[in-house]
Amino acid sequence: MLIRIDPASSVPMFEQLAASVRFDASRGTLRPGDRLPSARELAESLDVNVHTVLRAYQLLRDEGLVDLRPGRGAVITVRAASFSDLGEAIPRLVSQARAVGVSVSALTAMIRQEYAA
Amino acid sequence: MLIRIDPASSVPMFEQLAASVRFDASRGTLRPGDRLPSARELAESLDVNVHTVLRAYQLLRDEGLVDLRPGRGAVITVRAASFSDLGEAIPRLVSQARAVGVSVSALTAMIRQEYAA
DNA sequence: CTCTTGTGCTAGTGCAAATAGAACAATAGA
DNA sequence: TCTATTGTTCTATTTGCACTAGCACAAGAG
Repeated sequence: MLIRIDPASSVPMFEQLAASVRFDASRGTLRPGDRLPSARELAESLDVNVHTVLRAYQLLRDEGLVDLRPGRGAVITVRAASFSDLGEAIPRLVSQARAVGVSVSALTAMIRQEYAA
Repeated sequence: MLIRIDPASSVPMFEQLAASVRFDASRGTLRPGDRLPSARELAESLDVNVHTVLRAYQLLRDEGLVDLRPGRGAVITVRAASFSDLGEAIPRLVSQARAVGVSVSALTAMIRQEYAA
C-alpha cells in the first residue's frame, strides 16, 4: 500500500489521500477487511497533519468505503469490492482522452457536467 | 447556447463556465468558427464579474479550444471537434459509476489518479 | 476614427484547506 | 481491570485562491 501526496497540487491533500485508497480498492490491492495505517502513523510518515489524514478517512467513511472506529482504526468494507467494476472502464476512458489531447482537468470537468445532467 | 452557473457549488465558477463550453463542443452544439458572447456581455447576463468569464475563456484558450483576440472575441477552433470523440464514452462511464453508487467527486478523483499513473 | 473586446495591473474580501494543540471516548489486548 | 491505541471533537491561526472591483492599455472590426 503505497501512498504518494503532492502538497503543491491544486487538489486538496485530503482528497488525494482518499483518491489513493479508492484507487487501491478498485485495483484489488486493498481488500475488504484490510486495515489502513492509523491516522497518527500515516500523518507522520507523510509529514502531514493528523487532521488532514482523519478528514480523508472520514470522507471515505461517508462513501461507505471504510469502517472507522476508535481503538481499531480504518477497515476496508465489503462495499469497496464493487469499486473494482470501474477498474477497467476508467483506464480505457483516460487513454482515450489522452489520445485526443484532453487534459485531466478538462476531462474531470466534462464528467462533472455529465453527472449533473 | 445555454450556460448555467451555480455560485454555491464548490466547483469554481470559471471552471463551470469552461466546462459548459467543453460540454457543448463535445455535443456538437458548438462548432468550429462559432463565436462565444463577449466576456463583458456574458458577465452581465450571468451576474458575474468580467474577470471570472475571462479566466474561463483563457483557460479554454490554453486548452486550444478557442481562439482569443481583442476586438474579435472567443472563437471555437477546429480542434474542438475532436472533443466529440468523448461524447459517447463519458456518459457510459458515468452511468456505470452511478450504478455502483460512486459519487462524482470519487469518480473524478479516481480519474485524476489514473491520469497521473 | 471610433467602438468593441481581450490584456494586464493593483487591491480588497470571503471561504476553505491545512496546521496546531488539547481534552475526550471507544476499542483492543495484556 | 488496566493501559496503550485510535478516532472524535473543539478552538484557533495561517495560508492560498476564487471572486469582485476599477482602471488603463492594445488589438481588431467596421
